[in-house]
This record gives sequence, structure tokens and C-alpha cells, in this order.
Amino acid sequence: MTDSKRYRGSDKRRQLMAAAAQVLHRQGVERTTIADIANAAEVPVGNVYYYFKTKDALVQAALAEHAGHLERLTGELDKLPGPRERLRALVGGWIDQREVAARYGCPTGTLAVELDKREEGGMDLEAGRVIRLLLDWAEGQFRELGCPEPGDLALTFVGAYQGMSLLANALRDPEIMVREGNRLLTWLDSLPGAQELR
Amino acid sequence: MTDSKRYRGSDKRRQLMAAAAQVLHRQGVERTTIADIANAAEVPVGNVYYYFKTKDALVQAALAEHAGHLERLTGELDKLPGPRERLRALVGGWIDQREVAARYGCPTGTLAVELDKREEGGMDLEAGRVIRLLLDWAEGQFRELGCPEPGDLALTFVGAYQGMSLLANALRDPEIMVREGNRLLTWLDSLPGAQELR
Amino acid sequence: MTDSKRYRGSDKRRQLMAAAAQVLHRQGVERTTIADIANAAEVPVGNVYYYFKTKDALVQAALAEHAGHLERLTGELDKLPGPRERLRALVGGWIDQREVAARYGCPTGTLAVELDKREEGGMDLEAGRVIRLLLDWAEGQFRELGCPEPGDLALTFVGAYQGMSLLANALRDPEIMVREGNRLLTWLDSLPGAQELR
Amino acid sequence: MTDSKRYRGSDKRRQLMAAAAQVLHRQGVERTTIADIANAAEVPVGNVYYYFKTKDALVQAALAEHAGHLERLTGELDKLPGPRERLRALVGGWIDQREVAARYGCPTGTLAVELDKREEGGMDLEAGRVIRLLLDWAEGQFRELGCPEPGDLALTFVGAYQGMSLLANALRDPEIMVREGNRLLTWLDSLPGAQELR
DNA sequence: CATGAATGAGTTTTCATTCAT
DNA sequence: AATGAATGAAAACTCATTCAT
Repeated sequence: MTDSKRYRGSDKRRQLMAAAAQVLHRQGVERTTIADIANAAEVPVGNVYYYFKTKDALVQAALAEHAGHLERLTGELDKLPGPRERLRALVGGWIDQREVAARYGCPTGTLAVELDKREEGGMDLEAGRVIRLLLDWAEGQFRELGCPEPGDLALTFVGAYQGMSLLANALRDPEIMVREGNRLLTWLDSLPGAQELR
Repeated sequence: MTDSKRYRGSDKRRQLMAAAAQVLHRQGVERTTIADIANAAEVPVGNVYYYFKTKDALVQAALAEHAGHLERLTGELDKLPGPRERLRALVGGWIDQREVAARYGCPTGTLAVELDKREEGGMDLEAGRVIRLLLDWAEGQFRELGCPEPGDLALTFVGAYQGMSLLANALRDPEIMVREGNRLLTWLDSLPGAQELR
Repeated sequence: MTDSKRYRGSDKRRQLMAAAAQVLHRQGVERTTIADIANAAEVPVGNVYYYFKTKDALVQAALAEHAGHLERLTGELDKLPGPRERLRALVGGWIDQREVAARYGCPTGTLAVELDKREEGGMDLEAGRVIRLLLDWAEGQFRELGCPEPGDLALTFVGAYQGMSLLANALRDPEIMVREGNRLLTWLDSLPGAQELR
Repeated sequence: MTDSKRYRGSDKRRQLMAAAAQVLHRQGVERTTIADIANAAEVPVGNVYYYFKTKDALVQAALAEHAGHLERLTGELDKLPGPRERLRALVGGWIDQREVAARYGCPTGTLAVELDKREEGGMDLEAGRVIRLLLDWAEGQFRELGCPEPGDLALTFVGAYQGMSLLANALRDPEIMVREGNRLLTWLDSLPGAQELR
């Protein structure tokens, strides 16, 4: 009973987070109303405020959702034997997501752009923090790969992802994800560090 | 009088375009009110509508402004003797603009992200068109350089720019523009096509 | 033309101020909505914000209205030959207003009570300022009358007014204004300072 | 258990009344939410409604609390030998409370002002009733003192208290309580009725 | 063309009150 | 009784756009 209550409660909160993540990604922060999120989560509008005090809090929740997704993803990737394979698998995922990228862009990247303009709430850097999660993970892989300047490589790598997502989105062309994704794969293969026997 | 009025008129129009370009870049489309632009242009609010029927029209004007700026820029670059120099000069400009990029991102890129979410007015692709101007110009340079697949190279090149701008902005770190800019310079130098004696 | 415009403009502003003063007095700050004031002033709701940026600004305008009224009143009283007559006339006015006082209290006093609870906007003391106008005027009269400690007398005098208004209002009994008003008149007559030949 | 619950229950009720009295005094009726009172009373929000059906009921409870406090106070004062001493002691208490008065005004007086604006629930006069308790007690003292028109004196006396509290509050000046309080003490001493040998 | 003013639809947020357990 | 959660009806405020002159 207590448990089912707790569960239902958390459940709604989770529903709202998931809905926020999705709707905010698709419609953008400014074009999304609380009502939009409430509808998507099938929750009455007034109730949203029981879980999230402000719209900003919902945005942050969406960001946390993306961070969680990213952590789950890298967690999965970490199970792969070598860093090169992990990075390759990540790129593979990006290519697989090409339709979404072409339609809505990278969730975190577009959020970063929008939050940058939102002076209030000091959330300017929140999206950057999520992006840094990816940067740090990538840096770790490059380091493990034995590359010099793994930080710079990570920057190039993640930058390429953000760039190709933005272009695919701006030009509404998923093929860009494929072309640039494949280039990244080739690039990964060319990296010298590799003593791994593959 | 008629003439001076005409002149003042187009003057106002130009002021409005310039103001729109700047303010929209800094504040974002959704956070910018017509009044903001009118103030920045020192034009009375009610008057704006004689020059631009809707806010969307103003956004488009800002986009045109950015396109114009880009064309002027590439026009200047075209005066340089070789394509590699031109591309290098372009990258140099990006690095020079690092503070602006870190604070507000690439004007066209961020606009593209925002317009993507703005269903109305079918301006989704307008920003893409401006980006394509750059893509096309870059492709021309890579072709002139004798590179194979100049279109792909242009994509990589412009993608790198968008990516590094986004990261610099999201992390509020202008140094990213320097690091990635220098990488691009090295990359440009390494391109095989170069028969130019330098 | 320009003038009629100006006039109409100011006119609406004035209408709003007057409406605000009246409605806020009757309904209290918290129970009054912008729509209430807009209706009373026969102005569309959205338009109110053209003249007053926030509800607080409207409250302040109402306070200014009361201050204006008070200044006009003391201005009139100042035309009377002696200070005692002026003070007596003021008390007479209070008695005349007994029905309003019993129904809604003293406009400034009740506003002071409400604003004290409104942390935001730092308007805590705005009502106090209006009250001090009356205090200062009364002090002047007592001084002119040759009384010692005219400041203390003013405090007693205005305090009596606030107290009797509050009681009349709380008990909904206009007669309290009469009884206490008459007592004040007697008290004024008894003040020693009077060398005036009456 | 039942007993301890019952105890806890009425305990909670009392806690809520005390919290309501205090919080409503400090924040005002309209600015105070049920949650505020619940928090102050350390009672879960949803639980409040077992003790008080509506917010109005809580307000009434607060008034009852103030009435109780007043009755306890006059009960204490009644132990003093003579009416003049009792009235003097009361004034002394007012002076002692000067800081609270300057910050939040007289609990009952401010409540009266607010309730006057609250059409619903017909509580307009509830605060008046509490004030009348004080009036009646004071009238009794003046009568015992042998004064003519003890009702009018009570009105003057309590009116002075309400007036000085309001002024002290509006001007945020506790000294007003001292000055006017001392004046009241002198006035009390000057009352003729006193055959008491002091 | 110019311009201050007008307008109304939309958005976030608050809260008293009720409900399910 | 107890309690976290639910709900909807306001209310303040914003702003693109239109209007009257």
C-alpha cells in the first residue's frame, strides 16, 4: 500500500520527466507549455506543480533525464571490450538515430542553445554539464586508447557529433548523419594508439 | 522631403534588420520581443509593422542580414589567391570571434535550432539555406583545391564549425574555438589536393 | 490633435488611478484583481498594463491618488484663517465621512495595514509616507497654535482618527465617528495655545 | 492509544490554532496559505481539514485564540486592586509589546481590517466581537472608576490603542507606542473619578 | 508613412479544497 | 483519523498584432 503509493507517486514524476524530455526536445523550451507536458504525461496541469515547482524545474528534470539516458548508454558501452569498439558503437547509435536528429537535432545540444538564451534560473550551464559527461567519457576512451591529448580528441569527437546533428537538423537531411558518422568511424580506425589486436 | 523620407525610411528598415540580427542572436527568437528590436533600432514600436508585417518577417530579415554578412565575408575571402588560404582565413575569423561564439553561439546555427521548433510560417529551412551558402562556398574551395568529394569535406568543415561553436557556447569556453580552430588549420594544411606552392 | 491624444491618454491613466483608489479601498489589495480595476475604469484588462506595469504600480498609484486627495484637502483647509478652525474643519470632514469609514475604514490606514504584509516591492512604507503627510500638516497646525510638543499632539490627533476609523469599521458603527469626532473637537477647543480671539 | 491519539488530536488542534494566530498576524490572512499554517504547526497539510473545514474556520480559530489571550490577560489584570491600576498595567503591556506592534500591528486590529474586505463567510464582524471584549472590559474599569460615560471613555481608550498601533506599524516606529502609551498613562491618572487612595 | 495606444488570446503559477488509501 | 497526492478555478502578466489619428 505504502509501496504502491510510493510507486505511483514516483511513477507520475517519472512520467512527467519522460514527457518533459521528449516534448521539450521536439518543441523546444519556449514553444512548450506546461500544459503540453501535462498532456503528454496524461497528468492534469495543476498537478504538475506538485512535482515540479516551476517550468525551469521541469526543464532541469528533462536535462537530468537526458543525462540519465546518456549514463545508461555509456554504461552499456563500457561492457564492450575495447575503447575503440565503444566509440564505434556510440557513433553507430548516432547513425541509427539519424531520423530523430534530422527532425529535432541532438536533445542536449538544442537544449544547450535554448538555455543559453534563458537568463533566469541560472541554467545557462546545466546543459553544458550534460555535454561534459559525454566529453569526459569520450576522453576516457581516447586515453585508454593511448592517444595523446585525449581531451582534445574528445572535443573534436563530440564537436563533430554536435555539428553533424545541427546540420542534419537545419537541412532536414538524415543522410548527413550517415556520411559524417562513417567519416568518424574511419577516423576512429585511423587513430594510432591502437595496440589492441583487432 | 519625399526623398529624405524615403531615405530615412530605408534607413529605418536597415536599422531594424541590423537590430534584429543582433538582438535575435543575443536573446534568441522567443525571448526577443518586437519592442526589444524596435528599441535597439531606435524606432517606435508601432512603426515596425510598416517595414515588417510580422515577427517572422523580422526573423527572416535577420537571417538575410546574416546571409549578407556571409556573402560579404566570402566575397572578401575570394580576393585571396588560393582556396587553402581562403579557408584558413575563414577559420582565423572564427577564432577571432571566439568571445562572441562562447557567449552567444554561431548566429546562424543557433537561429537554425530555434527556427526548427517554430512550426508556423514554414521558416524551418530558412536558416538551413544560409548555412548552405557557406557549405556551397566551402565546397567550391575544396573543389578548387582538387579534393575528392568536396561536398563531404565541406560538410565536415562546416559541421566542425557548428560543433565547436555549440560546445564553446554550452561550456562558455572561448578557448574551445582556439583549440578546434587550430586543429582545423592543421587539417586544412594536411589536405592532399594542394598543388599550390606554399 | 496631439493635445486631445495626450488628454485622452492621461485621461485613461487618471481613470485607472481613480478606479484603483476606490476599488482597492473597498475590496482591499488582495481581494482586488486587475480585472476589477479595469472594469471599474471601463478599460480592457490587457490595456491596464500599458499604463501600469504591475499590480504594485497600480497600488502605488492609488496611494498617490489618496495623497493627492489629502493635499487638496489640506490646501483647502489652509485657506481658513486659524489653525484651530482648520483642525476642526478636518474633524468635521471625518465625521461627514462616517458612513464610508464605517463601511471601509480609512483608505490610507487600511492600505497601510495591507501593504505591511506585502513583502514584495518594498512598498511597506509607502502608505506610511502618506500618513506622514497628514502628521506633518497637523503638526504645523499645532505649532502655529502655539502648543508645546506639536509633533506629539499630531500623533495623538492622527492616531485618534486612525483608531476611531478602525473601530467604526470593525464594529460597523458610524456613530463612533460622531462620538469620537466630537470629543476631538472639544479637545481642540481645550488646547491652551489659543490666543486667537474666538 | 485512543487516548494518546485523542490527546495528540486536540494537541494538534491547539497547535494549529496557535500557529494560525501567529502566522496570520505576521503574514496577513490573504498572504497566508493553509500550508504555511500547517508547516508552522508541524502538521501535515492534508490533515488540517480534519480540524478546520475551511480556511475561514482557521481564521476564526485564530480570532478565538486572540480572544482567549485577551481574556487571560484581563483575567490577570482583574487581580489588581483597582481599575486605574488595571488600565495602567494594560497600557504597560502595550508599551512592552512595542516591537511587535511596530512590525505587525495589533493582531486583532489588523485582522479586523482584513476581514472587513472578505465578503465571504460573513466574518466581517468576528474581529469586531473580539475588540468589543476589550471595549467592554475597559468600560467596566471606567465605570468602576466612577467615570461618567464609561462607554465613551472605553472607545477613546481602545481607539487610542488601535490608532497608535496602526501608526507605529505604518511608520515602523516602536517609539510611537512609548510616546502615546505614556500619554495614556498620564490621561488615566488625570481621570477624576478616582477615590482610590494611591 | 508615423505612432502611441489598444486588445485579447495565451502562459505560468498559486492554492483552497477534495480524494484515495 | 491520517496523509500524500490530485485538481481546477482563478489571477498576474506578456506580447504580437491592430487601430485611430
